[in-house]
Parts: sequence; C-alpha cells; structure tokens
Amino acid sequence: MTNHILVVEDETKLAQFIELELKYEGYRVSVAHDGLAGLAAVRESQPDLVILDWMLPGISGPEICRRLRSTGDQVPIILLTAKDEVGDRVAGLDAGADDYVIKPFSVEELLARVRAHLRRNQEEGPEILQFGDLSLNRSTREVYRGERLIELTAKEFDLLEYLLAHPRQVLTRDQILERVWGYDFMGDSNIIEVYVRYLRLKLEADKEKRLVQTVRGVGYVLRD
Amino acid sequence: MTNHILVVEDETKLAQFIELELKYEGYRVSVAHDGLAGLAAVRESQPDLVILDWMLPGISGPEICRRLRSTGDQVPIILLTAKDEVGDRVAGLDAGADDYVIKPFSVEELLARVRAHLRRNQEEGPEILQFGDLSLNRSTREVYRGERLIELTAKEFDLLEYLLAHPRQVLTRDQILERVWGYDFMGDSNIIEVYVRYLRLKLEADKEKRLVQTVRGVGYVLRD
DNA sequence: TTTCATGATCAGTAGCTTATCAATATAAAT
DNA sequence: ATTTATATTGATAAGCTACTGATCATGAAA
Repeated sequence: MTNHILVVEDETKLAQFIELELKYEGYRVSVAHDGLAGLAAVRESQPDLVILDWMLPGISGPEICRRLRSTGDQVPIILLTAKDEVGDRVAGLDAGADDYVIKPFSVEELLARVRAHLRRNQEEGPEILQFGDLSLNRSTREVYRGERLIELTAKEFDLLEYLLAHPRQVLTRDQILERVWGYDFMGDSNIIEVYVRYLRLKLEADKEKRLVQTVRGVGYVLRD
Repeated sequence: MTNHILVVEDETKLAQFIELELKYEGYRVSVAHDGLAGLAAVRESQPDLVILDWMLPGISGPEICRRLRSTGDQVPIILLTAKDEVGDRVAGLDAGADDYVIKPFSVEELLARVRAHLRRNQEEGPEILQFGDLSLNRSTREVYRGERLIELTAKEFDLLEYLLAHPRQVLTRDQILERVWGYDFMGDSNIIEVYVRYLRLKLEADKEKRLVQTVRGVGYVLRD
C-alpha cells in the first residue's frame, strides 16, 4: 500500500522536481498548480499527505490549511515557504499546517519530513512500551521505572519513546535527530548527548542500572 | 562515509562535466573512458553506483550491464542514452540497468536519479551475517563467536561487517580501504593490518581457529 | 513583572579510538 | 641459503567522542 502525496505548487519546474523525487521514493504523486485545484484535489483524492506552497494563485497555502481544518480534515500538511520569518511560521502552524520547509530546501530535508509525518500517522504501535522495569504509556505520557513515576519533558519523552520502540537496536545519531528533532540540525550540536544525560539522570536517580547505553562512534541503544 | 560513483563515458567533455557536478555534490567520483576499463573499475573498486554511457568504445553499455549482472553484481546502474526510443529503453532495462536518462539531460535530472538510487540502496542486505561460528547483527551491532559476545569498536565492526558480507571472497587492500575507511587515505599506512590484528585478537581470544586469513600480496579473506 | 521550566548551546575534560611508527617475524623469490 | 618483499606486533602519539556543568533564550505561569 503505497502512500499518496499531493503537491500543490504553481512553479512548474519545482513541482516536477518534487514529483520526480517523490516518485523515485515510491510514493504515488499528484500535482495541482493552483489553490482551488489543490483544495479540490485534497477532497477528491484524500491523499495521505499534502505538500503545499505558501504563495499560490487563487487561494493561498495557509488559507487552504484553514479551510481543510475547518471541515475536520486531518491530512498532514507540509508548507513550503520562501520566507524565513517567525511570523510566517506561526501563521502557517496556526492555520493548521503540521510542518513547514523553507525554500530553498534540500531534497533530503523534504523527504525526511515527509517520511516523519507519514510514519507518525501510521505507526500506531502498542499503547504501552516496556523494557526491563521501564514502562511508558503513550496516551497518558506517564513513565515508570519500577514503581517510581518519572516526570519527563516533552523532548525527553519523545527520545525515550523512540528508544523504547526499538529495544536492543542501536540507533544512530542521525536516526535519532531525524526522528525526535525532525530532520536536519544546523551546524554541529551535542543536543542528543545532553538529552541522553537528562534521561539518565532521571531514570537512574535511585542508582538503578543503566538502560540507555552509549555505542561509541555510532549512537545509543536500550539494553542492559 | 561518502558514496562512490563510477562514470563510464568516452566523450571527455561530458565525462568531465558529470564528474565535476557529482564532486560538487560531495560524491567521490571515478571515471573510465571505455567499456573494458569500466568493467574492470566496477569489479576493482565496487562503486555504490555506475553511470554508464550507452555507446562506448569496446564493450557497449548494455553489454556491460549484462556481464555485471551475470556475475551477480547488484550495483545500481544508470544508462545514458542519446536515443529516445522505447525499444532502447526496454533493451537497457532488460540488460539489467536500473534506470536510464536521455541525452541531452539536465544536471538536476541526473542528480535526482543518482540520489534516488543511492537512497534506495542504502539499506540492503540481511540483518544478521554469519560465517562459521561467527555471527554479526547489524541492527544491534552485536557480534558473537559461538556463545561469546565480542565487544568491537566502530571501525572494527565496520571491517568485520565488510568481510562477513563477502565470505570466501578475497578483498584487496584497496577495496577494504575504500569501503571501510573511504578512499582518500594519504600516503602509505598499515592501518588495515593493524585493524586485522585487533579483530584477530578479539575473535581468537579463546584460541579459536583463525577465520580472517591473510592473502599475501593481495589482501584478506574470511574462510577457514 | 518576576519566576520557573524547557530547550538549546557552549567550553572544558577525560578517556577511548584511531592512526602512525619502528622493530621483528614470516613468506616468497632467486 | 640468501635476499627481498610483505605482514605482524608492540608501543605510542594524535585525534576525537561523549560526558559534564554552566549558561542563555524563550515562553508560560504566578
């Protein structure tokens, strides 16, 4: 069952380029070249994901978002915007977009986000993840180490959830970055190390044995 | 580790142009100017992808495809063809090419296809590699000799993984350097010998029989 | 406003990994 | 047997990775 992606973009060259890339990834792709056609196409073909340009003839990208959301459509939307302004970003997300990519963007970046949103939408998995004496409830967002309830911040929770979803599997830095932080991180950053540290401080507060192990030169893994 | 692309193209200008573009994108690039050299280069350096002209002095592009496939080589091949004929396309794909690009082509188009095929090929091969009483799990990065768990550093693991992926096949120093260390190794170095030694020390710590054999004057091979 | 929690960045450091070197041993060639 | 080329080994230097504590920016809550 291949995923169906709708691209709403009026620049023909860019639209073709994106279409080609997505098709090579194995997605089914449709293209609409203006806002009205885009809106109609979403309602007509119910794609699994929409890539939506900000500036469009007819109805603008954010306006399309708003209209779709107002009718209860939950399809993941990635906005393409030429401007890197906080105001725009907020406006886009407020309008109901799930993510946004700033032009010019790399193909890898766009594909990473497409993958992330498609995954998020179909990788339901079990409600409760467990490993050893560690358990995590996805819907209540509660984490226990044995009997002890552990308070985690949103990012800490996401990181642990990712690790728990792949026990004993070594996850590379890139995988973690893409999955937990979403795509590319500008420049170098030791943010993963820092969050692993936060997790360890909380998970091992009572001197329990270490579950989040370092795999030097590669990444991290959940095992004892 | 950057991807290695082999360009087999006899028109010098075009070859240089493609080489430059690919290098600009960050790939390692080799060039061969006729069919025979191209075939040899594929077998010698095991590139991650081949861009192959249809018309070549010596052996033709499709013929090279056929020969490679007949020996089990799975390297992704993109054919460059001047003709836009259905028959040619079919012939190329029948010969074992993965894709074809019609001349004249835009750089973006070629790059898009290169990216697509490299991505697709990135994740390949079985999860668990085995040879004799040696087993290696690619996702947990665990290595066992019999029942004994062996701790390897990242480079040691990469080297062993490469050997295990080609059992009984003699791997030359150049191949190993290129695959595990990524080609541009300045000057002479006995780093492979050193790492083979590290591996042997760990794999034969209990006086087990030697699996990583020296092939004097050539390289190393996994066999007993 | 002030306070607090969170997310992100930075610099210093310790220790492991990686690379290099020199000395020795081994195999092949003559 | 002698010579030569090649491979192994031990020691060490260089480089890098991951950990750590501190700091800053931001936005929400009091």
